[in-house]
Amino acid sequence: MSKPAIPQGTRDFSPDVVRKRRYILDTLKGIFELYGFQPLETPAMENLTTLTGKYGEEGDRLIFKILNNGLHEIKKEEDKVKLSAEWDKVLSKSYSSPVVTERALRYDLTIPFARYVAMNQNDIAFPFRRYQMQPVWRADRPQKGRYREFWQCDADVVGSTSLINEAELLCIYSQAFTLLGLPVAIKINSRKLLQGLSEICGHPDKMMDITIAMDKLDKIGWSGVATELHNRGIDEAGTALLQKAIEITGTNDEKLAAYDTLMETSASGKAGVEEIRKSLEYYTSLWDGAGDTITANVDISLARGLNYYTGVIVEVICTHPDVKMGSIGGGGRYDDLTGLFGLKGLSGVGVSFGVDRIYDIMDELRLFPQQVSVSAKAIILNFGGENELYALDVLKLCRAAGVAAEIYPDAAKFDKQMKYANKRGVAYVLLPGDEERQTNSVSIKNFVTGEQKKMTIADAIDMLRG
RNA sequence: GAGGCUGUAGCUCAGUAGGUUAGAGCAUCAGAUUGUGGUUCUGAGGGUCGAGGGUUCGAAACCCUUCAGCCUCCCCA
Repeated sequence: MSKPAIPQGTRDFSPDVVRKRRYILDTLKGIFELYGFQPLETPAMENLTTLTGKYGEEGDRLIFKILNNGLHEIKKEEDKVKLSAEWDKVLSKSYSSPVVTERALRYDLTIPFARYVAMNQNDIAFPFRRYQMQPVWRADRPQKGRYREFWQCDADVVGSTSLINEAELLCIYSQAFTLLGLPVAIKINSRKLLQGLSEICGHPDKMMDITIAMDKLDKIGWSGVATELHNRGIDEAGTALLQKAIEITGTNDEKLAAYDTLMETSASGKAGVEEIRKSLEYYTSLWDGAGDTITANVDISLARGLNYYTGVIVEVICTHPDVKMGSIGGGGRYDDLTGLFGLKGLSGVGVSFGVDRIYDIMDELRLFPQQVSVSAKAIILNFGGENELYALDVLKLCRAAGVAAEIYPDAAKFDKQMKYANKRGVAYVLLPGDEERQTNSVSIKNFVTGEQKKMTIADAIDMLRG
């Protein structure tokens, strides 16, 4: 008999954890709805062909593939031979064979959303604003803050190129993290600006290399980035230019002005600067954030991994000094996402919340409100015999009055029932025994103060509601 | 894909110059205490020491293999 266990990188969520996670999810849902976004849910699994090639080479390797079974019966002898031949290759992750696997677990929420939009384009009123909160799966190696099953909460708008959308999403981030009480910084950049950077330093084809290297600035410093750039084939003149760009400091406006000058010869770069400027302008108008702990900073070293972004990109990190955690949210604009599914010319922009990381941080910093953890308000003790039926009457009245209550189902020893109530952390214990039953009353004990009183059932229920 | 650390009771962990019957705390159950919880005291149950092989008179400990978990890099949320 093997020890009970769950798969690597997955977790059980105990009652208290579920309540806290729901607090985050409910907060986000409320904001999404407030901003006019509509809910969407898609299947846990997608056709493998829907997912492959959308997340880059690395991403493809991390897709959890589902074995063909249930629906398939291999009849032809030649297919059986092929199956065993393909098996090992499929396990290597970088190869797929429809004989072995045709479906896969959802890797993110954006691609399934794009697929949905392409499939339902005739019924959707554009611009379409949707939010989605569901688990996703990645065959990654788990480590701190990284799981193989985790939740994403996405909000996207498709069918509009207006930068007001970018600003709205920045507001959503600001409002969400203000409500949750997390101090964060939103980094904002543009793929066009990064493209411009690669152009002016003479390597227009190396945008990804430059971006990946620059993204490590926080971790390895400029000297590390310079080494990385050299290894990726960027010459010294180009590196010097990048250093100049990275060392630009000041307010967002000052930085953008400096970038604009720097991008004089790059139309793409100039367009990038302008879209960041405009997005921030809308954001400032829309977000009333006086005194909050949210900052939005232009950051030219921000990369974002997914290769479908084409415009503004954003990332959120927690700025609390005790928190060592990667990004807790990110997003950006993708000009032609649905084009991959045959619907051309539809631009989208979206953001994602990393709920699991947000949970980890909030738990560490004890940011969950106390009342999130409470369960049933009262436990009714069971004295057996006639008192048992009397207890059920009391229970019925509690619930009818909207008071969450439960009865101890067995007429166990008093001591045992009290200990159970204590462990459950209820606010009150009701004691309907002989004495109470005969006077049509109930004793109610406040489990925090220890104070106990006998009163009518109606009075007790009033106390529980107050 | 590369590297590091750790596997002993349900949980957290002690336990090496190899030596009778492998320990503690917490948790569980019972009792002190049959209508008063949190505190305390007493007692009980629970372990093929991750698995397989080797060295040895003797292995939880030393060696090899393997599996699992955690962490770092890569990449990402």
